Amino acid sequence: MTAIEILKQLKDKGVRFTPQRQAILEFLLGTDTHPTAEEIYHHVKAKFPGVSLGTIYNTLNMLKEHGHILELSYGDMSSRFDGNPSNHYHVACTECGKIVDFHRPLLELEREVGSHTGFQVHGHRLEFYGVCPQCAARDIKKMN
Amino acid sequence: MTAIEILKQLKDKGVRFTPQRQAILEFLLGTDTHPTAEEIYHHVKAKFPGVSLGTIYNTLNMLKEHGHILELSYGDMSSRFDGNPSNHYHVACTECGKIVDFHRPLLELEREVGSHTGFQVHGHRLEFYGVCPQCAARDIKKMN
DNA sequence: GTCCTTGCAAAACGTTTGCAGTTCA
DNA sequence: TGAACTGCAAACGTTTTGCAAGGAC
Repeated sequence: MTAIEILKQLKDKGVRFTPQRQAILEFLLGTDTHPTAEEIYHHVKAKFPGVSLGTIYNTLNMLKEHGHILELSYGDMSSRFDGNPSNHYHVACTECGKIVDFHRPLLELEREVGSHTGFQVHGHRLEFYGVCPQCAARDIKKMN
Repeated sequence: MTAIEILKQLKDKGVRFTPQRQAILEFLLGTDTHPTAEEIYHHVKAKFPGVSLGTIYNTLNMLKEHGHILELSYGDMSSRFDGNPSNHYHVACTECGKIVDFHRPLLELEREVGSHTGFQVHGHRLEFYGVCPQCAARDIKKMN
């Protein structure tokens, strides 16, 4: 689904179509780099110099609530956003914060978790932590 | 392992034994509620009225670095800490933030992920999201 | 015309840091 | 004794909020 299609669909829910929102969503849909709010801000600013970080966060939260994007948050780094909330998991570098996708059929554990805990389970998150090839190479160089 | 045993073991690494650290670690080991730093702070304050939040964070970060506790972080909520970093996963309530344990053998996907992405994978995290029985009951009551 | 959204600034939040004084080994 | 730790307060970075002006429908 394109950014315009998603935003038109959101109109029924009282969400207005604005060029800033279009730019934010188009950027998110067109990249697989899992950008931070700050990175989205800088990118959108190129097209809309007056845009503010507040608007970025407003839009991201709105899109997140409607299930069109995913927020990936870690303890000491800022959140990253993923415009493709579909069948994949994440591998995060604990040194530079980069996140890459790992495609794999989604785990079918949710029903089992629900029956064991009494929760109404409506999602899960699976992430792997490690050191990316670039950071590993940099670390080796530092040692010499 | 008890709090005292863990702290004695850390002495070899130059970590000093202090009563504040003992209180923090004993509380974490003795609960399965996955408290926030703030909750730990209030609890330890009952025994050590002069303790500061900074000390709580200092100790938690030290214990985390040595692998004795786990930090569980989410987008819009503060981190929660888990004193039992062993074979289990988590189920988090998206309404009240409560986290309960789900015991299950750890997934054996890390090697596969490493060979697909080039990362040196050294850990993973699997969490389920849903509504806990208490929040579900409250929601139903609200509707009537 | 209505009311949602924007941009800006200030505030809030959880967490970290700097420092002077204290405590552990 | 000396390095590590504490408590306090100030600072930090990310995210949210309040509000007047602007724009979508």
